[in-house]
Amino acid sequence: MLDKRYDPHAVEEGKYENWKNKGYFTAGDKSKQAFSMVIPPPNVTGKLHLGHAWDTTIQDIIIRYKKMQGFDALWLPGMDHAGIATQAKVMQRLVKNGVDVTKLTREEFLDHAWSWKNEYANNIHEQWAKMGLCLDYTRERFTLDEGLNYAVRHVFVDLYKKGLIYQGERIISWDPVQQTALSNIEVIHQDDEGYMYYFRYPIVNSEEYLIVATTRPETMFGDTCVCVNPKDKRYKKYHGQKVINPANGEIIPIIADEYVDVEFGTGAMKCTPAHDPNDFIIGKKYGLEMPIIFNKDATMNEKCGEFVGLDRFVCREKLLEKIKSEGNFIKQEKIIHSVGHSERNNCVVEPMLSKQWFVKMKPLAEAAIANQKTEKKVNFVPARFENTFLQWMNNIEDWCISRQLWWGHRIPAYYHKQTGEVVVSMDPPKDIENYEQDRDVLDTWFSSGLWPFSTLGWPNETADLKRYFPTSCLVTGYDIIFFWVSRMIFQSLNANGEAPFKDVVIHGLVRDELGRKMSKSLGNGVDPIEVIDKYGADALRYFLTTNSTPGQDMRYIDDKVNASSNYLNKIWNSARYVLSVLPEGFKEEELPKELSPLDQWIINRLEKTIKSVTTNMDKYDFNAASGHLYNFVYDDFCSQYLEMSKVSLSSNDELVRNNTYQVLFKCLKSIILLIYPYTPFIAEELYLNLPVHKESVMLESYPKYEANRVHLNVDKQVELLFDIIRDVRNYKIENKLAPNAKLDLSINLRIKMFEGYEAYLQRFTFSEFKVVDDSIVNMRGELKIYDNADLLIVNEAGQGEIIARIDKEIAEEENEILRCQKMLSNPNFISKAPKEKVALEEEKLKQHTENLALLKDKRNKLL
RNA sequence: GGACACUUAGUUCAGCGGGAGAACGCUUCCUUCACACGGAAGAGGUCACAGGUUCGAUCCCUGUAGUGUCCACCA
Repeated sequence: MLDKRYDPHAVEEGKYENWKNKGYFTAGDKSKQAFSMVIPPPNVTGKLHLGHAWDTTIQDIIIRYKKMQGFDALWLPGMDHAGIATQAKVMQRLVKNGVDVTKLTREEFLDHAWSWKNEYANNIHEQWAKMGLCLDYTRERFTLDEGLNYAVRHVFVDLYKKGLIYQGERIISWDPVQQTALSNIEVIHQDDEGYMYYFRYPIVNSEEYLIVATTRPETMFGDTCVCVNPKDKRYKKYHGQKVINPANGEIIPIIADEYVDVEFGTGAMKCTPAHDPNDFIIGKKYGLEMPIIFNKDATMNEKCGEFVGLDRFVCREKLLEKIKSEGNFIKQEKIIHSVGHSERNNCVVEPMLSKQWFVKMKPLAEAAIANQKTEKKVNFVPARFENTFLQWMNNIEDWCISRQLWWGHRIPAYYHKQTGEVVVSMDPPKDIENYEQDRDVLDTWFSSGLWPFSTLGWPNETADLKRYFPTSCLVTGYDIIFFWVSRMIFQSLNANGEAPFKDVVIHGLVRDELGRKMSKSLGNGVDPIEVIDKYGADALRYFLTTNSTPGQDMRYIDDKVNASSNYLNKIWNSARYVLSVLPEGFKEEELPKELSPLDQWIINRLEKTIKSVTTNMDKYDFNAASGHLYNFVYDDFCSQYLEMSKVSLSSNDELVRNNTYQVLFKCLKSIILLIYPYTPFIAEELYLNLPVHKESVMLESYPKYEANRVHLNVDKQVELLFDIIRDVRNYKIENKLAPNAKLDLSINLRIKMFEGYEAYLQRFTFSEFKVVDDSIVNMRGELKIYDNADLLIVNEAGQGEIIARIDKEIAEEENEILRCQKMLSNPNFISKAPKEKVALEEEKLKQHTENLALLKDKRNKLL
């Protein structure tokens, strides 16, 4: 016997370990059709947050649903080494523990990093278990493990041989804290307050000067020219002349180039080729020198005279003082401008000329774009995210993939110590003693981009790769479409000639109750484990997956998790009721053909529910799917059928009772199976309490819609019953009568009601019914008119009161009639609207007209 | 500058070419034998604004305003 109250902790206890030990999570049944999905590997940098909980619950629902539908469904787990983020955290911890990190060797550091990884992997495993995720741990991978490293080297060499990876000196974004290059998308541009400084650049051998504006005066040490637009009349006379750089006194040329915007600033632009991407282009065009003026930590280097060794921002202030003292300072204006910050540590990144490895993106992007025009395209859900992807692909720049870190896949390039020759190969050259391997590692996203196939054993043609690749589906947030989704797509197209997955399901972000992004600085983050401790994993899972529209952000609202928990309690208690009434030795049977209308009605509702739930599950619309089930549970099953069954079960007819048992069981079992992918723990608990069950709900099949189980022509009879009961209850409330007050009721049926319906009416109205013929309007009392019946509540109320109520109903009917007439009297409506719609309106008009006549008749008789 | 969302009940959000929905909150009544973490009944909305398409627009199109996000640029 179930407890009176659903207790999530008692329910969830031990179930996960049991499932895992029984091997239910392990894929590999070759007799079934394959379905596969890889988890977006979480970073081994910390705890999982609500966003992870959301993302993984969606996937868990999909996998459990597919397993139940008879697929060999693989959900492959794993984690990401997260290069910069992890290295930064490990370093922080080492510093905190008093380790002198400057003396650390690469190998020593990596030892620390691996032990960090193992700690955090444990945390993540525990969280996955609490969430109840159906992950196949026998196939778990890590982005830095040996097999994946093999895949990474293979891809690197392949792209290099195809000319799609090259080494080049270009302007990259430099993170001076981590002291590594970053790719464009690892730089977050945010609006910061700053100043625009205006300086005088004196013209050589002249009293005149140019006014040049800059936001970064410290870069003036790297200026190699000043540019003006050749069409700019103000500066025509200076073409070919030279100016003095007020920072260091160097003489630099004035160059006329179309690139300069006449309207912007003063129309004269300082050009620093080594520290600005646009200036770099000009520098190349005119063969200018490209002096680098920063050290790796963004302090000033030896090119900066007396400022050498100063931090860039300190240098800025000191340099200003100097220029001011020399009279070359004009003014400064406060401005808001966009400044690049490192995604990982928020420091201001410095554009810097540097030799790095790049992926040539054009050909790869073109292939990805072309693939979207074929049948083998990636199906984005919702579809609009395909635009996001294509737009990025269409405007893509080359991808800087080298990182000056230790924690990552080391670049398989070897430099000959004498000749400097570069060898790129899977394995080190045979005479390795003559070579030195590139010290850099690859961008984390390089290995993540291979995840859907590297995890299955690629490039070896393993059984798993053949069976599970391409994967069926990928679930992730819109925030990493660029970082990850697009890279997986072009990497896979290059490596495999096909996309890595068929569907990409994109969700939004979890925000706080006020709609703000959850962040450490605001301290508004919610720990999923705390929510689980309060409400249980099932309630959290249900909340997360049923309170948002696909692709849209959601808010975490504690009350809604509570509401989810209440819903589960409702299911729990309805199960408790069903289990308590089922007789000893109950056996599940095929539903008999001869069911009562009530039974037929609820089966109709159930079938309809199964159909709409399945349709929406297949569209990954879990909010809609669960909504249909919710309505069935509350409105159809609990409020109506379950209450009605109390009458059925008191019947003397054994057949009626037995059928009711079967129908109750059928409904309950279906509810358990339909809710199961969302809330596996409570579903398992209830399932195992059924008198007939398998070893686990995980071995069950998903309910299937069957049109031939739908019964025609019963819904009207049953719904009439419900309408009458509701109106009688209403009447009592309006008249301040006790809910169980006995009324004198007369009913005139225009359809044949099913046998025994009176018992149900009596039970829920606490009143006897007198069945009469159509003379009902002659009787004293209040008349309710339905499509298929009239109900008279016989009472002693004053005539005025009754007439007032009838007038209200007359007004309502007249309104409806007007609405119908308005439509039907429109010739355009008759000729252009669909025939069914016209017929429907005509039918309604007829019905309302009849009702109106009855009401008027009744009113006249009362006068 | 470009793109994409969003604007519907007090709040959070669904929805839809043909009579406006849910949850929470609110009001009234009810401890009757699944559940008071409950039940029964109810109040509450010119569906942002303006045009257009249509027999008919909350829904489709265009524009406006506001909100949010992303991309690009910024000497």
